[in-house]
Amino acid sequence: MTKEISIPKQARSMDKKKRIVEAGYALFADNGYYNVSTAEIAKAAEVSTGSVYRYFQDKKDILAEVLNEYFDRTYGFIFTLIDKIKKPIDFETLLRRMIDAVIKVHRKNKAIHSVLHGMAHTDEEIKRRFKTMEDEMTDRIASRLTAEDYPADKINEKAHLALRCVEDFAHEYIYDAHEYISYPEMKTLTVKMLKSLFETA
Amino acid sequence: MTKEISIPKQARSMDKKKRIVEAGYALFADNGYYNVSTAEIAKAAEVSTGSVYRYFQDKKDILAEVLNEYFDRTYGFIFTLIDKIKKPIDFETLLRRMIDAVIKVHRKNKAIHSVLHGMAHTDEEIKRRFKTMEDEMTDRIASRLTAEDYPADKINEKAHLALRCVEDFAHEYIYDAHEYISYPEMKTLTVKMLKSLFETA
Amino acid sequence: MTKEISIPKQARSMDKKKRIVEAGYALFADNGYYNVSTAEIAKAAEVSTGSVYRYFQDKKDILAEVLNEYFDRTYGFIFTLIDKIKKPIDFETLLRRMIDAVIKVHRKNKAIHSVLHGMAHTDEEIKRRFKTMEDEMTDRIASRLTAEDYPADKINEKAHLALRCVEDFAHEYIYDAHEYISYPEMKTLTVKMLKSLFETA
Amino acid sequence: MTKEISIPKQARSMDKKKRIVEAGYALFADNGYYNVSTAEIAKAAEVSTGSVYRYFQDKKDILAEVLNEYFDRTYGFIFTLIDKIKKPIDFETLLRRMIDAVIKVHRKNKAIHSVLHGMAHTDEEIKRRFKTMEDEMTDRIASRLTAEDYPADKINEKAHLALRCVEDFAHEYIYDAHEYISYPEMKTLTVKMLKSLFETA
DNA sequence: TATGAATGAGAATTCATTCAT
DNA sequence: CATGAATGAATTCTCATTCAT
Repeated sequence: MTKEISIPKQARSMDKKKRIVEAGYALFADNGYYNVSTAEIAKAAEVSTGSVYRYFQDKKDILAEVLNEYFDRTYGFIFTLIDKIKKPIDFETLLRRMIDAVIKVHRKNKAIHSVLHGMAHTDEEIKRRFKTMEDEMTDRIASRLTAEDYPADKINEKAHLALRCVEDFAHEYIYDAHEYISYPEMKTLTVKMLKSLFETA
Repeated sequence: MTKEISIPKQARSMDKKKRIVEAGYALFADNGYYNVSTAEIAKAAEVSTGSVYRYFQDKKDILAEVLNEYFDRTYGFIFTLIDKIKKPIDFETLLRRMIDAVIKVHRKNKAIHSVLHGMAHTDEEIKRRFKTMEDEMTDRIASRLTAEDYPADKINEKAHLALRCVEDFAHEYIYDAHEYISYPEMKTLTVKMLKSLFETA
Repeated sequence: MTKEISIPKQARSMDKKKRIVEAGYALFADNGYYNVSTAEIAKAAEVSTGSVYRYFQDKKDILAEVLNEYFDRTYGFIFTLIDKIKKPIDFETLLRRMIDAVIKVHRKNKAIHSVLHGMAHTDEEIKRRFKTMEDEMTDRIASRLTAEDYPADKINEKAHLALRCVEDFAHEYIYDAHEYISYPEMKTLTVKMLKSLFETA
Repeated sequence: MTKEISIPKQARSMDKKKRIVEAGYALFADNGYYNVSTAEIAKAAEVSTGSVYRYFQDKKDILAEVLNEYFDRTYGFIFTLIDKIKKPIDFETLLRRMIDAVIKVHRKNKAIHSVLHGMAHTDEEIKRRFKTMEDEMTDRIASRLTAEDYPADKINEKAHLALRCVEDFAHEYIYDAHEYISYPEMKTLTVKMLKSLFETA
């Protein structure tokens, strides 16, 4: 009784599955998960409703793929940056680059980010995947730093805190900018603050 | 023809409206907005489904009231703390108190916070209200500090950044604690970092 | 999360539930369970699809009620007849009356009988209910006979066998009459045969 | 424009059609007609869904072939037994052998029998085929008996009645055995009863 | 005002059948 | 002939909202 989900092998089919994910990505981004129907996704992807269920178990499964796509688009870039950390570590430059990188990827994926993070609050699977991703980033940063002779003391806490602050800054800048805040100034403050975390604490 | 929504004046009616909000609060907290029906809310509130629509325009309207309730329960406490700031300002103590306060209020309202924040991503009205609340907090902190002779330079940015870091720490501690992080250590790091923000920047 | 199924208390509502069962009875009888949609039932009952689900858990639940209705219409009559058995037992007359009674109730419920019996083959619940009903009939016949001093030896087997033969005859006569069979003759043979069962075996 | 259904002539094709029927037989037997999809049948038969529609007009058509297969497997054996009837006729032995034979073939085809009988109630074609088969059996028994000098009076009715009782006993024994019935006893009663039918009536 | 039965549009999902390759 | 991806009508079921009583 287990449903057969095709793993498309031909180019055209792959295209079709991709089109569904793409449509889901865009529609979920614009309207949220609950305000988009599978029929709408099918229509936007220019496939039949039946085809949606050939490639996906159910609607949630589309969201899962959208999440994968989001992670691919978003974190790949940041991982690359982390992996490039080399001693002597110039935290000022590193932190500014990180902030810029995070802003860049979020700018491109602004809308879906909101939706996915929102879903994470009621969907355990999505929550877990976000957490896992965060874990991996923290771990990579910590590993990279210690590999480059940065002291290992409280390294997880520091890496995690820095990551959070960087993401936070980027999120606010992209999604919730306040008019009474000067973001260049706040960026400078954030960098300074995190430098102090790494250099004196 | 806009619907007449009665603003209840009698105790019994007030009670009824309150009960609906209470029920919505609890149910949305446990299951999220989309997984709770108005019928369930009515039942939990021990009113008829019809009554729900006497006091609320629609389902979203219940959520709006739940949000109000959430803000009342949550931020009053923190505002009080902010208002008590007096010179000479001991940032170490102040920050630790703030973190503890935010943890305390969030701990009590853990579940609904997730849901409301999640909704904010697709609901403009909720997003705006969260933002306004954040603005007010930033403003109060900034005002209080300058009133107590703290230099006004970049005060909004500093206050906002600190607020974000404090909230962030509390959220993670309450909702997403990672096992490889020592939260007492991270708290100390956060405080140290923010002290540097206020005392040296 | 358990669905609320109203147990209608007012006359009008009772009427509505009844109308749905009635519609289900008729439609299932004509087309079988799988070839009737809940929408069709709703339409025939002149209620909305939503109303169907107010009174019934799901489609299967309608069938269960139809089954109840069928049992009520069908077996009540036969039970009455069984209960009237009094010594001295005139098997000839008793058997003829039983055959006539079974024919009578089946004639009225011809179509649905087929459908329900058909469903019994793939639906365990329905199968069980038919079996239980048969058990009860067998038991009543056996009890009645022994109460009237008929010897208890192999009484269950005899009662059951007789019941089966009587039902069989009625079913064939109503549903599958063959043109090369004279049913009056076959009835006589059946009665004679069963008399021999009770009187000599 | 009636669809061209190829009657397979090559071994490979024959094999393919046979495999589909085989798969249908097994799947229908296990799950009933409506709970099995053509895709499942195709998969079990290791053919493409397209191939199913080359050999069969539609899903119902597969069922028709399954019915043929069922009749072949089931009644051939019983026909052989009937054809062997020779005078002097020992009804005791004959009836016991018939019961055993019917039990034997039904035991092997237990599940599909239920499904097909169930379908007969809503599918006219299947109903007709079952009836025809019964007719043929009745006729064979009657012919054989008269050929062996058994009196022709009411012979169709007697043969038919006996057939029904034998089948009934076997069905109940195989499909619906009740715990309060001793089947050896009931078998003896059935035989005795039918002997009386043939020997005294 | 209160009630809760009724509504019906709309959602997710299935599957017999077709047809381009 | 074979394939299996594609189709989309049809199905079951839900739930925000209304309205007769």
